[in-house]
Amino acid sequence: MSRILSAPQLGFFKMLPAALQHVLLAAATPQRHMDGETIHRRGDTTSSLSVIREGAVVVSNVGMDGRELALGLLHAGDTFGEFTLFSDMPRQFDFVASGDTRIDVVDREKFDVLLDDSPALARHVISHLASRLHQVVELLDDERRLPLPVRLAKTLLAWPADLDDADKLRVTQQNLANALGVSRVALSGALRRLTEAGWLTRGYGELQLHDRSRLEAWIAANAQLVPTP
Amino acid sequence: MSRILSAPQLGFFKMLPAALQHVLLAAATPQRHMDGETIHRRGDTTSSLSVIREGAVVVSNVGMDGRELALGLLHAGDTFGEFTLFSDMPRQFDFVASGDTRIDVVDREKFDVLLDDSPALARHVISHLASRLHQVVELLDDERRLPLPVRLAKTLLAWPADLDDADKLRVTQQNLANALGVSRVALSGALRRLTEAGWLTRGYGELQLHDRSRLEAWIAANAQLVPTP
DNA sequence: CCAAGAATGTTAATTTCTTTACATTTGGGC
DNA sequence: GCCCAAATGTAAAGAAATTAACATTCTTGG
Repeated sequence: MSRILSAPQLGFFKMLPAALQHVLLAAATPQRHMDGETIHRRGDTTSSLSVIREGAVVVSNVGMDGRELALGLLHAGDTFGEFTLFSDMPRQFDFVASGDTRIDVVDREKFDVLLDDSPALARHVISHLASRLHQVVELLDDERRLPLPVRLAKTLLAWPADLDDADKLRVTQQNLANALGVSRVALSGALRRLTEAGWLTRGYGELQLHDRSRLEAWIAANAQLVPTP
Repeated sequence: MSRILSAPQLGFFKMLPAALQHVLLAAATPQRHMDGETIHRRGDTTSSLSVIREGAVVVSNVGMDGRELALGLLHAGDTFGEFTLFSDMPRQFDFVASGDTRIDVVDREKFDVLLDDSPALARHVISHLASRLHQVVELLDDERRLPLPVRLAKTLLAWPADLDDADKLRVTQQNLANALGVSRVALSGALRRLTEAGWLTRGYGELQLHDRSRLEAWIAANAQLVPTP
């Protein structure tokens, strides 16, 4: 999704000072993956950071019951796996190449060396982790207290937009439903309500937002008092 | 709650090497708070790490609608606020003293100095943040895919136990309901089901677990396939 | 152009949780 | 010991989501 995993404004690599970017890439090993190839599987205990150079990576979480949750799509410049570098936890998601993909991979040992040499990198890692943590805790909070249409609106505002139209979102309802952890029926209903309220127009595989800033205000107004007593 | 905020096994301060503990405390300023006094309020932008020396701190999240969520209780040796040191995000919870409480407070500037001087501290911070992040992402995942009784069982196993009996949990159903983000009625029902299944005995303000290891196995068996198809 | 797959729209039955309400049990303070 | 607040047990109505099913619309590959 994206709300969890790909937060463009928080991209680990993009936010690095150029000098550190170069240092990091110098320690990396390039890899290629064909369309549909699994790069990491949930439960893997490998530790490595990957920077996407070309192509895209689908992030998903397929339970043993076959249902897919928390889907996301990462693009060139995005990174994944950074969390495995710092703790011995297994990978939490499946990462699958979408299209032919080139990534640069930094393994744990190499990264550790860099970390020892560069306090600035350590600082960066810390603030990145802290931001992400803050974000996920907020998300968890939202999940518990906000009604679905509001959560949906928040997700839409955070969704990566089309290149030529900032308010056109290329996403299927099924993907959105996965991202929010609800059924497609529930999502469809919430989308209908937002449409009837005039916030967006539904298309085939895309959504057109009408007024981002007013929608933000609407969310803020609805994010506090749950009903209107 | 504790699933979010107080993870005893991951305590930031407790896990620090003794030498670093002393360095940290040397930089700290002691504070006293009376019972019921608010130490930090949600939305505060102050940055500081606090180590509890004596007493306890209630962590809560009171929405403007008055409902209280994600409640937790921290004890001596626990820390809070560590996340505010590393990002400019506001505090996410309310912290209120429970009983007369003494805490040692390290503000951001002092901590930054320590961080520059000690790569080991930076390492520790990074792995603490990464673990916590991993934990919260798992929690979010659980929240979406696991039925309430299973989530409840997981929460119970992670709950801090009584001092003299590792399987006696001192917690009210209301607190558990807050921790899981459900109503007390729903929680009561889930507890009844676990009781009928023989996993625990309900008491007044306490719960007695019967067999931790078998319960863990039961959770693992139920955490994958949601129904039985 | 048109067939097939993909995506959306919608309905109905069911389940789960919430809200509200009230009764009962427990334990501590006076 | 008794009273009262706190905690638990439970019931009923309603809201919201799920599952399952089916119809319709859109896109695209041949």
